[in-house]
Formats: sequence, structure tokens, C-alpha cells
Amino acid sequence: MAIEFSEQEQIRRNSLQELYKLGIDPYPAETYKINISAKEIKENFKEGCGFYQDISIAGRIMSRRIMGAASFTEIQDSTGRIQLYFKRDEICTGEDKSFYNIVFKRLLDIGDIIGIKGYVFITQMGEITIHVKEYKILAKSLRPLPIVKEKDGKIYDAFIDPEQRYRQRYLDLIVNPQVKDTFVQRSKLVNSMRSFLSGKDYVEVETPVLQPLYGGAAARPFKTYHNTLDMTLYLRIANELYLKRLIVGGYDGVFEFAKDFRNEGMSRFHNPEFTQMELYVAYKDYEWMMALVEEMIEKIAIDIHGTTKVQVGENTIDFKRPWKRFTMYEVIEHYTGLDISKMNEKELIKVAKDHGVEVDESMAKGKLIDEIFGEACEAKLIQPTFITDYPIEMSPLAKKHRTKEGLVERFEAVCNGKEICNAFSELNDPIDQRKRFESQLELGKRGDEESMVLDEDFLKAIEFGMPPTAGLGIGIDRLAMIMTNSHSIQDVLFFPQMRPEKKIAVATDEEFTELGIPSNWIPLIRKKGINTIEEFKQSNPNKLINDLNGLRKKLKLNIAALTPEIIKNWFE
RNA sequence: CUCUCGGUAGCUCAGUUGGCAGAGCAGCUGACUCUUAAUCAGCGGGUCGUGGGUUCGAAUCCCUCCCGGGAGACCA
Repeated sequence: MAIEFSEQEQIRRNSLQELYKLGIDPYPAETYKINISAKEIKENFKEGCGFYQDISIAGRIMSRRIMGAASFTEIQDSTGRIQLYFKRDEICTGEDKSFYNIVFKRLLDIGDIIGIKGYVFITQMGEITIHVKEYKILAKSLRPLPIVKEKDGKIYDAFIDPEQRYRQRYLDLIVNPQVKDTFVQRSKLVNSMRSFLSGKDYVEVETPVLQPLYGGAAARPFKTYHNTLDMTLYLRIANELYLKRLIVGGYDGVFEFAKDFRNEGMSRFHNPEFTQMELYVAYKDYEWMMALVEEMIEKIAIDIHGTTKVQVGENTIDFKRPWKRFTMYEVIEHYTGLDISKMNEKELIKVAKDHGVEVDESMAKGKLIDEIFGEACEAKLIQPTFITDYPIEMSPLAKKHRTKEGLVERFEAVCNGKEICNAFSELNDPIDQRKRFESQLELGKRGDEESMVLDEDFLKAIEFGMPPTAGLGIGIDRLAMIMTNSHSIQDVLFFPQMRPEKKIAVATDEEFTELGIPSNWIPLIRKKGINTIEEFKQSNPNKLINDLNGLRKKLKLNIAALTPEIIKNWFE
């Protein structure tokens, strides 16, 4: 009986049954052979060129214009849309016209996937169109698609509700072609980076996502549990410490595109799971790494856009080498006019407060400087810029600066007001590394929830000797946001994290039957919004009898009307 | 977590002072053999996010909760 479907869904399900009755399988198993794409036809077809006279193509019906014995339809394949022309007497060459009149006109809907054979021509209106000689249903669609129309570049009835777009990304991809492009560009970005690194003979590796200790970054982890080992495991927040073990093991260069997980706030720049590319190269330092980053990102921009210039919001960002470089102290002096390099903790607290930083007990010198930078400088750095030489306290895995006391050899690249990568000359002195971990423990005691934990196994590895190494982490999602001009991280993740939709508790048919309710009344009760036994018991029997008999009449159901006696039994 | 805006038909949205829930597209029926936001005629389609309150009467006013967007907080 299926009253739970909307009118349009019900009509489509009826059409499906009709198709079966006509002996048509709406979900055929065999391959449908295709020899062309919509894009190829549109790019190459010219009037009278003689090409594409025997083509086979498949796609989803996106619009229909039926004019009696002839019709126009648009289908969409992975490359785009193309118009089809159907003519009754060519689809049905014999006496029986039902494959056009019934199947095509009545049983097919927008959203159905069909395959067609025919030839390409140009209509009187000048549009490249496929003249269909035969068609075949490949998949019937049972739900109505959002309808987006467009004329002269103006979009009508756009499918824009962000909640639906993210929850039902497939719909977003079907009806909003730019979305598909964004993800194609993201894929190009990753491929470009991968081929760049592979071209230098670095080895792409995989390291554990489930880690007994989380390390390599400052963040709160997701915690999980392994039954057999009877132990707590963490989803990685970074893979740094594992990649360094591989450098100890003797690889010259290793990299990994890693899904990392951080149990922290969400925003347009943060998703609980995100992708980072980390790279470690032996016998190099951070100066060398800066040159590599410039070269790599410049190449990525060119591979995606054909130019080093990328439009992001209102800014045009130029990734052409060389990028600007500032030390941390320089950039703060540049934007605040203050030289903080010689300041003690008290003076730094004052500067921080003056620039709107909320200072608390757990903040040490390094953290304060980072906060001042974040408040006063970061958002103003639009063009790609390297910030170098960070305070030692906030970089426990970076090597001490070769000449500057209290600093480490670290850089970040900032672009469009946000960090896109983080890199250092890696700390390979095991004695120093142990001390740094210990001072992290001190920070932890001071209340810093994200201070790093001491990883004894990692220390053991570098005690065997790790070559001097340059290391890099690039946030792929944030780079993708810039390269695709996306405002939110949700726009570069197919399935951004969402709170689940609330499920309405629904009582089963059996539970209703147990009360003595005949099965043919159950859907009507649900239709009235009564989904649980609880709700049923609390409903007013007199109102219910009216409602149900009303529905019965409205839907012209062939079942006996309810009487007060029958209803009374249900409630006892 | 805070502030703020929003949730009405499959989609996009309107809904006045509290008084019979509306439009366009989509759908259905019919007409139409080169249309393109096709057109023309007719028709159907609603848990107004959820639960409560005020009221003769609530999409509308008040409260609770749910979901989402934006800005912040936290955080790379």
C-alpha cells in the first residue's frame, strides 16, 4: 500500500511496476557499450563533418521537453550534458507505438539513466544534438531529483541548501557541475604532488593510523580500544614519528598522504578527519625544504590552472617563486612595530594582551609569541610567505637554530591568511629530544592539554642515529581550498563530518498487530504521524476514528470503515 | 560552547495584524514532429523541524529541544 511515499515517489514506483509488466527490466545486468562522451561530441562536432554518425552513449536524464510525437531530452554523463532528439516513428518503426507513447513519455522520468544509439546533428536552433534511433533503460530513479534550470548563465532554483548538499553529496554532484570540478581539481592537486615527489625518487609509504601513543603534533586525539590486545589505541594526529623511524631505517626520502584525526572544534578550516602530506628527506635542512615547497606548489598551481596565479575570493594569489621570507620576529615587528626578540615572559604577556590575545596561566613564551603572530600578522599575509625561526618552546621536534639562541629551524608557509604547511630541520639529537619531551611534560602539568607525550620507542629509534633530515607537513585540504577557491573545508571534502539526522523511532508492524490492529490500517496510522505505541496510546480514540476514516475516504481505500467498537478494542 | 540567521510541497521560496497554507519549477491528464527556463489548458501534492504553552482560533506570539549556515571561542 505504501502510503509512506510522497506522491511523486509513488508515481515512480508505479511506473517501475508498469515497466516490469511490459517485460522491460529497469535494472539490466549486462554492459551497455559506450563509444563517446558528451564532451567529446560537443568539442569536435561540426556541421557536415561526417563524424559521430553511429554513436552509443549513456547518462542521466536531466530535462525533458515533450512535443507530441517528437521530444527533446538532455542527458548528463560524467563529462557534461548533451541534448537528445526522439521521434516517435523512429523509436517505434512498426505499428505499436507504445515504446514511445507509453515507455518514453509516461514511464521515464528526470533522473533515470538511459543508454542511446543514434547520430549527431545540429538543430535549427543551432544546438548539437543526438538523433536517437534506439534507447534502453539502464536504471530507473525512484526519487525526484532537485530541478535546476539555467538560461544565459543565470541559474534558476539552484540546489543550495548546505545541509542537503553535504548530507546528500551525490545530489550536489549531479545537479551542481562546479562541485564535480572542485573535486577533480583536488585530485589533480594530489596527483601533481605525488608525481613531483615520486619524480625525485622519494618513497610513498603507509604507516599506522591506530597508534598506541599519539605524537608528532599538538592536538587532542580520538581514543579507541582493541579487544584482542586489550589496550587503548589512538587514531593518529600525525605520522611524523613513524616516518622518522623510516629515515632511521635508511630511506633517503619518504612521504605519505595521511588521513589524520583531531578531536577538536569544527569550523570552516577544521574537520575532525583531514589529510596531510608529510615528507622527510635525509641530509637536508629547512632552507632546502623551503626551496622544495616553492617549487612543488608553483608546479601544482600550473598543473591545475595553467598559471601560477590563482583567484581566491577577492585576492589573486601568485605562487611564482621565490616567495617572500620573514623571520617570526621580523614579521611581528613589521605588523606591530615592536621588537619582541629580547622580551621576557612578562613583557610578552603585555604585548599579547595589547593585541587582543586572551592570556592564561598555561601559556609559556613560545605560545605567547605564536598567539601574537596569530592575532597581529597571520590574516594579513595573503601572498605566499615563509615565516621562519620559531621559538623553541613550541617546536619540540625541531632542531635548535644553528646560530640564533632560543629559536629552532622551522618555517611555515602562510597564504591567504592561513598556514598551509609546517616544516623543520628535524631534531636528530636524542639527548636534546628527550629533554624537549620532558619540558612538554612540564607544560602538560601547567595545564596545556595538547602538550606532547613522551614516546620512548621513538627515542630509542633516534638513539640508533638519525641522519640530519628536513621534514614537511602540508595540509592538503587547506591547499585544496586555496587552489579551488573554496570558502569552507566542507567544500573540498566529499562527506564532511555532520551530526546524524535524527531518526524517528518507529514501532514495527508486529507491535501494532499485537494491539489487534489489522495490517491494512497500520500505514494509515503512521500517515497520521503516530509512529510509536506510546503515541498511539496517548491519542484520542474519537479523533483517531475520524482521521482514519477520513483518510480511508480520501485515498479511496477498499476496506471497511472503522466503528467505535473496533477502535475501543485497539485501546484495550 | 557563545552570539546570530534559518528550517513551509520533490526543489527554490512567499505567507500582511493570529482568521480556510500560496507561487514558480517538478509531477499528473490532455494538446503539440526542431524545442531549450519549450509552450497552451486543466488537476493533484503539506507532520508549516520537534514537543509544550497562550488563544475561540497559531506557519505566525512565548518556552523547550533537534538540525544546519555564518561569526566567534577552542584548535592547525
